[in-house]
Amino acid sequence: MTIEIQDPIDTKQRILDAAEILFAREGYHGTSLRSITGEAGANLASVNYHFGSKESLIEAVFSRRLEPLNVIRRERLEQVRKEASEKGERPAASDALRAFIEPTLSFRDSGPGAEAFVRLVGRALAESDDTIRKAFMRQMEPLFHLLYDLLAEALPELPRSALFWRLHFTLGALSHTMCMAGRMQILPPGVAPVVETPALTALLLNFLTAGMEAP
Amino acid sequence: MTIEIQDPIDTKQRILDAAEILFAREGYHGTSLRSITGEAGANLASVNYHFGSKESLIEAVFSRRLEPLNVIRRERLEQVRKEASEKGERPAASDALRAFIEPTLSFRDSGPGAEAFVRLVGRALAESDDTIRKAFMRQMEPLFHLLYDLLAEALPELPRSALFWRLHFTLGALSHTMCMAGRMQILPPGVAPVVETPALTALLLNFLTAGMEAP
DNA sequence: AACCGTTTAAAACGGATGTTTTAATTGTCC
DNA sequence: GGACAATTAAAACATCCGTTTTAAACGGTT
Repeated sequence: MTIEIQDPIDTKQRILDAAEILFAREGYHGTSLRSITGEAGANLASVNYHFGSKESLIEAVFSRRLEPLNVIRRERLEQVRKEASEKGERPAASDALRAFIEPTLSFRDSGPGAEAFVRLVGRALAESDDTIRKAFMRQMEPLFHLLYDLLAEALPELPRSALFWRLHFTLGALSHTMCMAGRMQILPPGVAPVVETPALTALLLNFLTAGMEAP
Repeated sequence: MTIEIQDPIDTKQRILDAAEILFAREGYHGTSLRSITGEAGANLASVNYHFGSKESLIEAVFSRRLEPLNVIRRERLEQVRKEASEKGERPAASDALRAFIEPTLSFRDSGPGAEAFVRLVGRALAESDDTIRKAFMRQMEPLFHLLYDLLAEALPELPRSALFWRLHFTLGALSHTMCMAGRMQILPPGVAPVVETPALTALLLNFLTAGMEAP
């Protein structure tokens, strides 16, 4: 029987924490392994030792948070479908959108670093680097597909190609909102600088539901 | 009286053309001056000679296309306001959105390189590099402000902070649409891979107008 | 033809990058 | 306590970067 003496914090995790914040702030190409290991208080070589490469590192940054988050989002989406089928009704588009978006935006209040991660993910869809964008899409595609199917059930009279594009518009609005979590740029007079996550979620859902249900 | 003999194409312009395409494809940090001058058939030092620095280069890439495009968008926006005031009515939100979005999406059919530029601009709002995002915003902010004011006239009962966020959702959807000009990733069955610009514009305007006018 | 400002060409500069290699250190089990 | 694997540390590696410098070539004017 041995007592597991763990480092103040595990090096691997410290690297993930630092990489998450720096990737979110400076972008993938704008962040060097030296700045990451410097911030993490680790040796330069430790990234390649623990993760193999810079590319594998950002994939690990993605999946560490995305895996549990996607479990939640998947559960919520399937719950919407289940409840609708129990009532023998079609699911509501607003419920489908809420099931996806509420956990997404709420996630930034879920702990230190989560806000940076939300900004990082918001930028991932527009990422110019093919490898990174595809690594992100690989983790998200099944969930996007589930959301697409659920919305198709909610809006059966909407042509599939229109639904497809409306989902893209939705993801664009969502990811842009994620990018700007907390970081406001120019505020017109009479606009409060910060909005609480629940209020922002409600605003976004109102907007997207109306767009999704447009004639 | 001298006859201006111009190079096959001006070096400065060849560099702008190559930079536009490469910045759009690989991102700012992902594109080297060597790849730009290589593609342009110019000497490495010519970028610093003609533009001063890499940063000034991308600003020139932005403003070369943004200046004429913004003239058009401004004219269209002010025309909407003028026509409404002539009729003594409020401008329609759909007209305001169309005045901004139609020239934006149509721009990608306006010549070689324009499609790359549209993708580059679509990514600019989510750019991680502060200098670049701000250089872009400096050129766009007056126009965003004009659009904001026009929408405020169109929707006087909508609280300003709600309008502010709806405009952000709108810009998110628009910039994401610009990013994906032509480049489709995953297509569900039954969805046509390509959509003509006018049809796509109509789809986006339907979506955004409904969202903007939501209760 | 000689001059001169503008542009192009080639090379070098200093520094930063991701990755690899080689040693030292640590902790665990026999 | 010694052997062994896992981890950390330090240094070197090759390469690429944006920028600058120095020369050469060009074009029009006098």
